[in-house]
Amino acid sequence: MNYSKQREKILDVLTNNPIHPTADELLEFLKCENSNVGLTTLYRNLNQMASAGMIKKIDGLEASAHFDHNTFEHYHFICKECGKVFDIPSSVAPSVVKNTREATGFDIISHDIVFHGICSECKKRKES
Amino acid sequence: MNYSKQREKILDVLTNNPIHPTADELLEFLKCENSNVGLTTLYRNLNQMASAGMIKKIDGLEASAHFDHNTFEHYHFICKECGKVFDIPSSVAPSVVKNTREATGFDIISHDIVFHGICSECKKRKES
DNA sequence: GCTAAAATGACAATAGTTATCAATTTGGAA
DNA sequence: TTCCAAATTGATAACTATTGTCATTTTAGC
Repeated sequence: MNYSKQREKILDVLTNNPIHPTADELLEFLKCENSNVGLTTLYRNLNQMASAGMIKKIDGLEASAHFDHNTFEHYHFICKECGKVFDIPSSVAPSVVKNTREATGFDIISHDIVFHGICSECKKRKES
Repeated sequence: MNYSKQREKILDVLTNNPIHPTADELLEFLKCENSNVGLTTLYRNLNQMASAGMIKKIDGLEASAHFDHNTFEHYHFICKECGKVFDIPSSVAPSVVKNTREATGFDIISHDIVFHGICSECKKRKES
């Protein structure tokens, strides 16, 4: 990855902003500092830096929302290979809400956990 | 909420499909059963049923991705009032990956936890 | 300085979803 | 049963977030 003025500026603004901005918000911040960056460039750099592990992209699910008739508390696992969504029992994270409430003092209304990885089927298929 | 043929069909298809379909996939399933439902109607009903608690919408984050320069493992809290995103230390869910791996046998590459609720600031503001 | 690889950014395109609105359906009251 | 208001439908247009295209510019090693 070569150096670029724009990328440096983007990382700079991101580092000095505690509010986890969206791409749109970042664009605004950059404008305010008179360092305009093209929209395409911004997205390209964010994705590059995210896959290089320099920053983190917070976006639980990829593209579109999934719907589930099971309203009982549980979590989800998305297979990177086949894209299938699996249910995960809520017992895997027993006191997560209580712990978070105690750590922050926030009112927690709901929470979601999304795991990404490789499911058993796909693991088998890759081994053979 | 009044009765409607379409809503009944949508819930029916959703209930008999273990794969957590997207809206698009649902539309296909409905077509296969010769019960065509307009795209708008589908989305309207999914959102209605989700906010009535009849089904669950799996979509960690609302609209757009947020970016975070902090790549240390941690989770996020989104305030329903002000929309701000807060960091939550990963210690609130200590053994979630281990537990999930043991419960499923899946390879887990990454996971995200997103909490929704009301932050301290907004709680105060609402009380006064 | 020269050159190949990398990066930029204006523009067009895509995907998922929501808004608009006239026509239809539903459910309760007369 | 008939009437009416409220709820629902669905075709279409619109919107938002994001990615693809591609000619131009910048970077970095020789």
